[in-house]
Amino acid sequence: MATMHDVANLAGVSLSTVSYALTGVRPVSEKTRARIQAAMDQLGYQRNAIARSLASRRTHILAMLFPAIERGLSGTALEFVTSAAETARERGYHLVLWPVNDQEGHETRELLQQGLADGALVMEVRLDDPRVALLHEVGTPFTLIGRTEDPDTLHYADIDFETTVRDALDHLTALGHRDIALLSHSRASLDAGYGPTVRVGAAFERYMTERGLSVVVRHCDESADAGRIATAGLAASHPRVTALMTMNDAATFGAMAELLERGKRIPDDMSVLSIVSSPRVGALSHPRLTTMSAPGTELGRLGVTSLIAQIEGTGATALHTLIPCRLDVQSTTGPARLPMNHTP
Amino acid sequence: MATMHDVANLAGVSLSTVSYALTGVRPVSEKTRARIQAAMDQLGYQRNAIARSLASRRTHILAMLFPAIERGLSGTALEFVTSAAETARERGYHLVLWPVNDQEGHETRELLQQGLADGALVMEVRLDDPRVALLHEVGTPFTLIGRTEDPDTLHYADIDFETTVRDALDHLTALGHRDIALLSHSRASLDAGYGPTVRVGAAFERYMTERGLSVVVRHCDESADAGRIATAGLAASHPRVTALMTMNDAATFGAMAELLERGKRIPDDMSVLSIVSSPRVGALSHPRLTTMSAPGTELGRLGVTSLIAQIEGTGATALHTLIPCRLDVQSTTGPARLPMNHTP
DNA sequence: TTGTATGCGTTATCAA
DNA sequence: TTGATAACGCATACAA
Repeated sequence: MATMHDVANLAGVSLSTVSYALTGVRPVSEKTRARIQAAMDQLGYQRNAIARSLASRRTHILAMLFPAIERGLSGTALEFVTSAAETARERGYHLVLWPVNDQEGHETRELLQQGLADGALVMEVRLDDPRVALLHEVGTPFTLIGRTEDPDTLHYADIDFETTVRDALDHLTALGHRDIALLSHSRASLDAGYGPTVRVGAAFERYMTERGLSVVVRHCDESADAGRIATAGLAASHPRVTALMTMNDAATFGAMAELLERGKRIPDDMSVLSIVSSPRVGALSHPRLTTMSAPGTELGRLGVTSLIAQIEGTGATALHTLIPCRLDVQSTTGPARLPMNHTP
Repeated sequence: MATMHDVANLAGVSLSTVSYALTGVRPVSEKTRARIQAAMDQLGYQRNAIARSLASRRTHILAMLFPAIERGLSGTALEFVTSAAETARERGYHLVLWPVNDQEGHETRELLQQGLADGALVMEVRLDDPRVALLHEVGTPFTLIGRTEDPDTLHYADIDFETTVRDALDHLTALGHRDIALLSHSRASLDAGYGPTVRVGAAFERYMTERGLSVVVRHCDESADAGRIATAGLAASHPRVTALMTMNDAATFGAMAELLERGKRIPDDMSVLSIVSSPRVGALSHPRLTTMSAPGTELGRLGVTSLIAQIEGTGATALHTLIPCRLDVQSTTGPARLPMNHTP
């Protein structure tokens, strides 16, 4: 590969002039700029990214920290990753994947201290995530995808779970539903302080209470079977429930299967609304699932934008961004059955 | 951050001795090695990745080339990416994502020539993929995830579609099915030379013909609706079909919905076997889908291993790897209905 | 077994 | 407007 040295020789200028023509931090006359451009074209010159990084102390590499999560990353995670990588590309950055989940953060610290990345995107954030302290200590700029318990001083992009739940309940109550149950992620995820589980649970409780409605919540693992079992339990303990708000794709499909098997019609006997999901998943079900789709693409874009803003010191971007899920009404939500229907 | 210089000073040795202690390419006495180690511990020293790359002319960075595909990457793509990133990590490499799909390869070439990556993993390979020539020209080692038409001289890891189709047909014919239809990806993907579509189609035709069975193939877009329409058409044109072999998750769910709506029982009236899928997707359906799962995790691991072997010149690894999908029998495949059942 | 010195390909400082 | 030249932090050939 041709180097800057070669370009300088061919163009008959000094090496530094070539550099300045490239970076633009110093004026270069139109004439010499043209000569340099011609030399670069002729040689097919490309700046060496590594040498550039070493000299400028900026790698233009962003690291994505994601704990290799046991339940596997969700479908929207792929959208998120793709979107983040694309945004980085457009802005002249590279996205590297760091699938580390060391409890003590040893490996994460080592990676950070090698100076490969200019900043980090933190995924699967828990309410008391220890990586925040680590990143502060190492001095690496970062943006959370998610939020800790008290994230006021941090940069983050997250789903607006409060608005999402409110919109979901608005949709259901407008259809006449008053007995609504929440089918959520596992209890383990709740105990671990997993943001979505905690925040959706809290918002559900708050909004239902505000409307004078009773709060019914079921946690279950990410599997269709777990969803079936939870639904069966719900049918026994709360027979008056007419709508299910779910946040657990696999369990949602299991729940619908169980309902159908019990002779329930969807949505006539039971409405199902799946939040933090996606129309693509919704399209797999029959009848087609009404969903509220996670803004994976937007979060990827915003997270990278926020991170680059920190790195480059352009403080124009908002520190905090919250985006609600978008409602996509399909065929699993409908008017609540009339009260006379469920008297014996 | 502490540099090697600092470590050398603190340990009272020369800079190069520290370097050799780290790389191990030159013997270092136990005594000085211990002193160096102590100094490194005290300073919390980490080698600077960029400086190392510049001096050694090896970045330990692998690039993953994936065209931002219109239909979106499949669910197993996420498994693949995660697995590749993890394998890279374990081996001391980093995986960067390059979501580029420029027809002429200009952007890809620029990226490659910047010298950021030691090698490339090529995804979404088409039969006549132009990136192969590009990579050869630039001189970047690469491994295909997929295969071109004539990949004998190339390194690749791919799904063994031939074996997959054979195993699928073995399963179905063992159940007595003889009228089997293939529901595949879109015709557009076939025309574009998309490997899975082409190879599965060819294998299906070959094996069915070998068994003296008629070849029925339907292509449809990646949507449940498209699957429904295709299934409806199939019911009209080929009413004797008793088994559907599908390779198109969304369409498969649509097909099953259509069948149920037409009063068909699964698997009593129609068996459904979804290949190049995953048990996780299969678990979403009711009844639970019999699948053949794509070896995403294995391909990610093998692809990275093969690439690193090329980069490091350890030719021990196989040039070519083909892994068939694994059959996971669930509830949508069963004995073919008896012939007497479909006489009027 | 260890030390010295050069180079990797840029950026950026200091002069002119 | 341009040219030397010193970092950047490490790997490695050459000496000792």
